[in-house]
Amino acid sequence: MVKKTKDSQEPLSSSSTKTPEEASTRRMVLRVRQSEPTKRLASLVIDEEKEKRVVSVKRSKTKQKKKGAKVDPKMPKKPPTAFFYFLEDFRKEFQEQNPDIKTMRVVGKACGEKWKTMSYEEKVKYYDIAMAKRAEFDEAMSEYIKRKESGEGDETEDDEDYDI
DNA sequence: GACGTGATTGTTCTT
DNA sequence: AAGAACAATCACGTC
Repeated sequence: MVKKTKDSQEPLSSSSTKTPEEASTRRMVLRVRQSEPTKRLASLVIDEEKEKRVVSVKRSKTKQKKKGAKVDPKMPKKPPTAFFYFLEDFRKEFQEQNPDIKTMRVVGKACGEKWKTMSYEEKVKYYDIAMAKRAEFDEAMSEYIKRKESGEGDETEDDEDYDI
């Protein structure tokens, strides 16, 4: 039932193009763009990141949860990956089927297991979302850096309320 | 009362 | 090339 017909192998030659290979190519483009801005950002953030990483060394057991993230609230955070989007959807369904299970640990475990069993096509849609998000993230990052260069001194202390 | 922990995989960056 | 780090979520534990 893998139905690994040619459809799976080379179906996207026409439109979607979500195969890992093509994804890699696309990644390259993003990487190039990020390389430029990241370089500059790296110089600025290197110090802060270094400290954070050093402190995060404890990641042996707990890798997430670093308190220093609030240093730059304007800095775009890494967008969730395809798996996370799937997790979000999976979590809802999982809760419905297993209302007793509330801990995310169980859900995450079950989700991970299912994720591996999922077919590429099924994951493709999630990958697509993740890619779009990353593109947006890249743009946001560029703008963020630009703003940083333009006016490092935040002139607006208060958060800019994008109130309509 | 508040924060951190834990678990999952994916993407990105760093060295 | 390979590893390290971090992304979201949410109940529970600890202080």
